[in-house]
Amino acid sequence: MSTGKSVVDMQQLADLAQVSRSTVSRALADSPLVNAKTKQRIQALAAEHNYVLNEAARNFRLKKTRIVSVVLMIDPDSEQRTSDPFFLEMLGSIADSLVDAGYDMLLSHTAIQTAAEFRKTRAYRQSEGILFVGQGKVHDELNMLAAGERPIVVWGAEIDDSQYCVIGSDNRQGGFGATRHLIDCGRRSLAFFGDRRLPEPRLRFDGFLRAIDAGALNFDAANELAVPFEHQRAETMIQNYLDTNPAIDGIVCCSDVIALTAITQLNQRGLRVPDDISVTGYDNIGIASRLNPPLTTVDQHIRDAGRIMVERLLDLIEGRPASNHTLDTSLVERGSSRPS
Amino acid sequence: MSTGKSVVDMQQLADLAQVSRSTVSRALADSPLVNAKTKQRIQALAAEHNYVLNEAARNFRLKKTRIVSVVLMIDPDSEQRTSDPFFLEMLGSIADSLVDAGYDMLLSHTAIQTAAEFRKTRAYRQSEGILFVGQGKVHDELNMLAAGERPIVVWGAEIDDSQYCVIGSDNRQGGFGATRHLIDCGRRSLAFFGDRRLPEPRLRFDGFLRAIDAGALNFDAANELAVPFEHQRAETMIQNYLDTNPAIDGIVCCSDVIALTAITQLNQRGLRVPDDISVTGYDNIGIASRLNPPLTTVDQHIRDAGRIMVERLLDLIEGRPASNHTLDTSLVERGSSRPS
DNA sequence: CTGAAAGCGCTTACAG
DNA sequence: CTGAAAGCGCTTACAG
Repeated sequence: MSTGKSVVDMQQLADLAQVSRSTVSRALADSPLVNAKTKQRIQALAAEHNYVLNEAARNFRLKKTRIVSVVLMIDPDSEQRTSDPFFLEMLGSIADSLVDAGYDMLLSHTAIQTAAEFRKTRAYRQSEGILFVGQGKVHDELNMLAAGERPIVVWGAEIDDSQYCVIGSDNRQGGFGATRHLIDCGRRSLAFFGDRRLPEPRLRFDGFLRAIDAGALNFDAANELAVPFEHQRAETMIQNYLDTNPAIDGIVCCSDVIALTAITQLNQRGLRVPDDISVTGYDNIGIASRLNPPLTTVDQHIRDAGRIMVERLLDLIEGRPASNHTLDTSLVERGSSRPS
Repeated sequence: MSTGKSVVDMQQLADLAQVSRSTVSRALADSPLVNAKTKQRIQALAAEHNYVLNEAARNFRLKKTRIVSVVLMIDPDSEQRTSDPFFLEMLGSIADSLVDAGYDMLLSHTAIQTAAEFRKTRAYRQSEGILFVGQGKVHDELNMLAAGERPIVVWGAEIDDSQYCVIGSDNRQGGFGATRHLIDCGRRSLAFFGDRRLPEPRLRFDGFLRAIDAGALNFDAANELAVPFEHQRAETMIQNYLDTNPAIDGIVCCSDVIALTAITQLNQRGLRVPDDISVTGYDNIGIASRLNPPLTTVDQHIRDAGRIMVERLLDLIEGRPASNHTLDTSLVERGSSRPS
């Protein structure tokens, strides 16, 4: 049948149809300008000859790309780059939504340094908009970037002076819910594992403290541990902390991976979860339900999140306004929190 | 400073430098044709005016894209699309390697149906080459595709009549190693969890049987379970199987996710891993070491795999030959296999 | 060493 | 309803 090679270009189609390129172009775009019969004839001819429009040429001509860039804001210090399950699942969701919308995704995890530098990258120039997954420590640069001509949407925490569209889950609510749940489980001496220098953990810690207050408990600042999301350093830090034999009976963690690491370290010290210590995670990554014990965690509804980010960005690209959006979190109670 | 908008195009740069566009183009490409001083002057001017070459125009002119498409061959029946940790980690590795090589990645998980259809997609037309992660059940279509003008590299199992470049790990070795390890651990009644209708599990099963033979053991065909990679169906199938109270003391699984599911189901039936039953996984996904118990598994060296796939594809794109490559697997012994 | 010219494959304002 | 023409921003064979 076909050679696979697109032998046909628009000019050749025009020759075959005995019309001009203009008419072919219009016919294929289903323009009302062109006569119905002519249109049909051309479309039939195109199908017959297996014509495929050269999108690169079209996009070049129209100065469009139909490409959205996705930037994973991964801590540049960490070695493994794109391997955090949360990022990867978010990526999957974004990819699915973009495909559904007929956009392609350009993936990049160049750690963004400055807005000016980023504007020179292909991720910026070749795309119609950019999705940032995470704010990292470059909130100000994102603000500058948002002032440019290319729309951006950011996954993260609402920060007071945000000039950009932020989508995020309700981190305060998430932190509060996990903490209150542990208190409901009878826990009284809680620890918080997460780095409050980052926007989202900061809000979760806020919620944590509120729940502590609401429960009329005390919180010993020594039990706040600035655990990073990156696994290797997280593990070391948790080990060192547990070696001090802290008097705790519950841990609120800022990611499922942190919770998992904590549980493993606790087990290695002969402490059982949840009977000796309760642990909650954050994110509800795909395998959270299949861990041993299954993880009680705060669901960030990652798939919804990706979809909403894409929707908002397409709104901006097409000139519609886009407001921030905060997704509700839900606490998913599984086996790691309530002692038997 | 800069407005962020690229005010300058090549013509304007030419006007500023009082030379022709031709010369500017050559100067920026560092062509030896152009006078060294002129070149410097133009390059300085370009920097000063924050000129950035319009890559879309350049690529269009050169009929190149600097884009590589990645197609995840995900079972179209499954609901969650891009969420398998193995796929996602492979994706991360590929993305990293492509970025290093100055290529962008176009992600797509349109389940490929036929080569002819695929040739019409953007993933095909807009890219300089395609990476398929997995062969799915479309080996023949991949063969047809490989006959076309666009280079492809496929992650999977070497199949006799492969016309395409295949990168994969040594599945027979992997299956053999995991099985022999369980036998070394004193296990005598083994089960195999994986769908032999797929190329890779088929080879792993091969290795499994060889190890059984080498150990002079018997294998009851009832203990081969065609567990799919998709989690939901996998879980159901494993539940049904375990409900029959099979007389087994070890399970060789075709993925870490399958192993994890098996362990959880075993635990729910009061069976302890590894004391009652030993379990091995496959892939060595990032969190395999942090599961409870930590998973004994076959490392497929995913990061090397992604890097090698990219290398081979770039070879093909640049006209160099590319041979198949089989990565050695390594058995990583952790807590899920050897009874105490 | 440099420039004028052609052309990559399309779309669309303009004229008819 | 249709076509001739211009042009998107580059690169390079050709001529000088």
